[in-house]
Amino acid sequence: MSLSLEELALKADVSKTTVSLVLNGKSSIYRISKETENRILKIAKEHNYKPNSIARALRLNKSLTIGLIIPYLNRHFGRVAEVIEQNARELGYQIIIAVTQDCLNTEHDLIENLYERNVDGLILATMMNRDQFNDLSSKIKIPIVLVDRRIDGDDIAWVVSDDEQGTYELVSVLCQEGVKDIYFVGGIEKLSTSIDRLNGFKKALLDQGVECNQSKIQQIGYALADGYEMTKNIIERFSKTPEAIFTSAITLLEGLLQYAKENKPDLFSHTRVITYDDHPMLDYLQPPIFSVRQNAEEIAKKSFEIMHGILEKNRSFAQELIKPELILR
Amino acid sequence: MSLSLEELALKADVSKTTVSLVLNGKSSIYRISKETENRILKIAKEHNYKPNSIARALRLNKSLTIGLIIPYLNRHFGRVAEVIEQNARELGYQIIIAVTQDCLNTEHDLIENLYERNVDGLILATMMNRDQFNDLSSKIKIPIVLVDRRIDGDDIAWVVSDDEQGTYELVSVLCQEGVKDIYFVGGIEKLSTSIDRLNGFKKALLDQGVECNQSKIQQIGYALADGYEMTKNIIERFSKTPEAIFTSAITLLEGLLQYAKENKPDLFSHTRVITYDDHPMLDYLQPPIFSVRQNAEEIAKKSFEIMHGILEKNRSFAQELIKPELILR
DNA sequence: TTTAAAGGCTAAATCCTTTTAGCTTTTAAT
DNA sequence: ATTAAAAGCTAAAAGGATTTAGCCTTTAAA
Repeated sequence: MSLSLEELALKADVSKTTVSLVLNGKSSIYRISKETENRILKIAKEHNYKPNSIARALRLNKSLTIGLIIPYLNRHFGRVAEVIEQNARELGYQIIIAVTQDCLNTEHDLIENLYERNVDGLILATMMNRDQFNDLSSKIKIPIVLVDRRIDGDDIAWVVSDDEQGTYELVSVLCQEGVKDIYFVGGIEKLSTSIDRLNGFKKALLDQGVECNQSKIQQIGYALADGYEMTKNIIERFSKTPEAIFTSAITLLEGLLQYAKENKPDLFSHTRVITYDDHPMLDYLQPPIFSVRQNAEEIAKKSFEIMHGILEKNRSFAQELIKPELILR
Repeated sequence: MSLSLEELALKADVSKTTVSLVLNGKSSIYRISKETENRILKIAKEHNYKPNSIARALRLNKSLTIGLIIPYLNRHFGRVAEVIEQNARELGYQIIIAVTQDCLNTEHDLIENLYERNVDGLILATMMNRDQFNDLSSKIKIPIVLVDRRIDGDDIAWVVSDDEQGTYELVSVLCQEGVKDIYFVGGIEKLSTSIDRLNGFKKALLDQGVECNQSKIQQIGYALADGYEMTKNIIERFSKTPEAIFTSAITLLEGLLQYAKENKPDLFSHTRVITYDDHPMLDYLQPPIFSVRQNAEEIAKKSFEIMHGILEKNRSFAQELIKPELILR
């Protein structure tokens, strides 16, 4: 690495205390003379001195490092991670990333692991429920900001897309076109994303005076294979071809597309498909698929902002609902 | 955090040296009695002792942290990052991630930044040329493994997809179907990915006895807008509709699709399109687009493997060409 | 001429581990 | 009964920064 404080001190012919004080902007508090200060600053600059971050972290008990734990680095979370990293970097923080593959045990291990590795805070797309989260919070003494998936609670910081509203608007559009027979292809049931999207779905039907039949709602999981399975169930279990299907994630749409390609090539001539999550390639599918685009950039920005607020401006927790965008093609 | 060595020592009624020796498996070397050893191990376990990683890093000058610098966290690099992280975690390493947005200055800043933050090694999808890399290497005294983009040199570690071979095979397929008039839509010219893909393209034409006209080759950049621009150039500049277009990245294909949608809806009835990079949605486009799938998992695995070999098994550099997969639809 | 205050700086402790060099006690050999 | 070797453990240094408490010198006031 570069020079140490001690070596600088030697060159400037002062103690390392003095060097440290000067470089930390405490010259006046400790009455270091202008002359000494300038000499030290000059030498530090000449040698491009950078304090050893590990030593600093040990002494200050602050690593300037944030752990980011997400299920995958897919399109959505990749973008979230990218923007968090950029925002963090501007304020001197680094991001340590870890993926859970939507496995709760892995999530626990990772949290513990990053905590032991002295991250200053955790940004977390969690699978935990309220109780599990409370358990965790009592053990872990660093701030946690939930991203993308929230947990109810007045003292929990989170930033999520307004899943309910987004789904509500999207489904309403279809209802207003007169479509009544809409199926819900959902993800992991207990996650807030699933709950909120389902609520939006139900609310849209209710407000449009469409009956909501429980048998039209399926929730297996967020994987492509789950989407395939649920589509299969819908197509094969019901005699009538559905008027419309709502998939609540892009991977589920991919599963639907795969099923359709293999077993039901004419699906789109009978059935409208709409989806949560947007994807540029949707522009080129026939017929067009309406979607809800999550504002990953805003989600990322806010979640780091909250973390930073807690760490450095001793603000407390905050909660943000980010408005998604309807894309009608 | 948890207990410190000193607190453990107190509880076990020995010195912290002894505790450290025992926990680092050096009991026999230092002749710590079985009895003492067991007592210490038991107490450590009871209190779930984990050494403070920062103190350890300071003392050992080894942070068990790898910096990963990539242009974006898009589908490809997201997957690479995900797999690197998983492999790293299994061996006790953490990944600090940073994105350059394909900006060379940002790349330099990030390298310097991570280096100062004491990462043990860097995995790098670089924009540097040989000279810039040599400059860097002389300053930076940690191992570097290039990923996805290589730089020629016998002493440089890299893992890249076999871009030349992949492109060669893909383009050959088209030639063998009798297609002769193929346009090349390329990326940032000086990157190895561009050079290798272009070479594969030229070689395929040559081997199939097809003339390769320089005017059919365009290289602007890897962004969607670049793909749009190049497609536009091809369609508008030449009177004859091209028989085929090869886009050398998925983003460029997206640019092409966007141009086609807006200005040339019948493009696909005259023109075959093939692309480097695969994408699941390609399965559902009409007509099918042949592609080359990079093996992101293997690229990731090998690149961490090489890094780990250098760091812990004092192997030297290594170079790996990962075979991509042709996807004919 | 003392005394107090201000000016200018630093020694040493601290954060927590790892590791070197070595101390004390016991056992075995002569 | 010595002496050497083995057994069992530890004090202290090192790694590089920050911070507390305080030392010495000069200036100003009484």
